[in-house]
Amino acid sequence: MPVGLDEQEVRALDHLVNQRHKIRRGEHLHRAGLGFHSLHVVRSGFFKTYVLQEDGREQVTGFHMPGEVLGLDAISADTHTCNAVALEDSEVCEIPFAKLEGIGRTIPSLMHHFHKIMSREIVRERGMLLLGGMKAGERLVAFLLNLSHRFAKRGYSPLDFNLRMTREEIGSYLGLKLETISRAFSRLQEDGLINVDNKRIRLNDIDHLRRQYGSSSYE
Amino acid sequence: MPVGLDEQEVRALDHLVNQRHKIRRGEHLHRAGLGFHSLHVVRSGFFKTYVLQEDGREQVTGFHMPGEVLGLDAISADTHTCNAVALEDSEVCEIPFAKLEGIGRTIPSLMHHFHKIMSREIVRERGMLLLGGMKAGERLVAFLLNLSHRFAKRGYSPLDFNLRMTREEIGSYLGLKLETISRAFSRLQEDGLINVDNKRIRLNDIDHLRRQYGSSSYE
DNA sequence: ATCTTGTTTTGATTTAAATCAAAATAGAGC
DNA sequence: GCTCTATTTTGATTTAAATCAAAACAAGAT
Repeated sequence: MPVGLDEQEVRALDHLVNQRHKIRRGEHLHRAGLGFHSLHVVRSGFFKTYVLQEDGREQVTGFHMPGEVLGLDAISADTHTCNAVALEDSEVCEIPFAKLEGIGRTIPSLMHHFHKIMSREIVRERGMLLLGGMKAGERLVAFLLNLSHRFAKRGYSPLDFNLRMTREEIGSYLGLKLETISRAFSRLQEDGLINVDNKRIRLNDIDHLRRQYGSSSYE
Repeated sequence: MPVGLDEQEVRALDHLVNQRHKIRRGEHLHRAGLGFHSLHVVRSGFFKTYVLQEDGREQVTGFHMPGEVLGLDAISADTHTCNAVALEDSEVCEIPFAKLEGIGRTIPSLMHHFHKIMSREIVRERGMLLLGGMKAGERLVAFLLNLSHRFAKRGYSPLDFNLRMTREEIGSYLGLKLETISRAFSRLQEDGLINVDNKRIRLNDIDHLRRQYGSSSYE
């Protein structure tokens, strides 16, 4: 679902700016309401974005892995609209936005590429809407297939991976309760489609998963 | 939820391009899978965007009123990712995207403004995620408050308006069935919070609605 | 005006997920 | 290693929404 860059794109942006920051597990990259100056590309690690609702509930809005861009939502009002926290020790690359716009003016292809990244983020967010009609198990499968696809794009195994987030965070993201997520995992394992060992997930029959639950909302 | 432009912004874009098209009720502005060349700004009327899922179900992804931009999702892959159909006789203003990028290079503020519009669209889409934890009545109120806010921004009454879409389309957008929407309307009317006469809606106590159901996800 | 079709409302019932509750397990810190 | 805490699993029950069904209503066509 999140926006990604291929190796070449990442390298191009490294030329734009290569100031890196280490963010330790549990630390925030930015918080909702604070001023916006820079986008960040995840270079290593794993992030979660979320908003706090009036009632104090935490609503997870996304998970972000290496190559993906954080902060695109903040351009709108020069203010971050969500919190971003590292789910494991991570590194990000900072891209001052004003600088990006400046350099983009002289490198049309860079600017165009940036527009594609923003547009991809719109498509990604829209993908969540498509979960609207699905039931719990289907949503979870769509989520796992999406993670799988993104891991594959980054050279990790698409069939065997570790979840960095809790059941509760998955539930928040998918609009379900943690118990429902846990039951859906158990059900998928009973059916032999996946193996679950706490946070370690193995997809036993990804084609079956794709066919049964639709190939919707990749990218 | 959708992206909007104020009068001044609309005028600026009119200078960029003022080629207009009439789209009659029921006609499509674009279809998923077809090539992308231009953004469109709604000048009058009302649009619905939707995608068709594998099983043939129609998933509504947005409603769009004058001042709002259509096509931002298509930049990503030079292909439209959704269908856009007029829910009433409408007019749009066409903005060839290559032209926008070209002119944007010489007018940094225009480019920056465009980035804000794209970012606003990301925030809008994200707003839908926040509905995840809400129940039917709350979702419907959030939807009505959002419409109200957008009507107000365009000089129409925020308290008294006509819905252009069916209960089924609202349901699709909010992830609920049409009967549930109908019942939620009836319930809100029983509680005296709104008046419903088929498609005509009057908000009797907008402050109460805002307080009770959260001011979330405007814009 | 009447017929037809599509939309909306309301009721009865079923179903999926939330909630309540408690045990099992994993992980972090000491 | 052990303890303490957070997370996960599973079960029993309740609840909100989906589904099934039918009537009421509105809008468009003839």
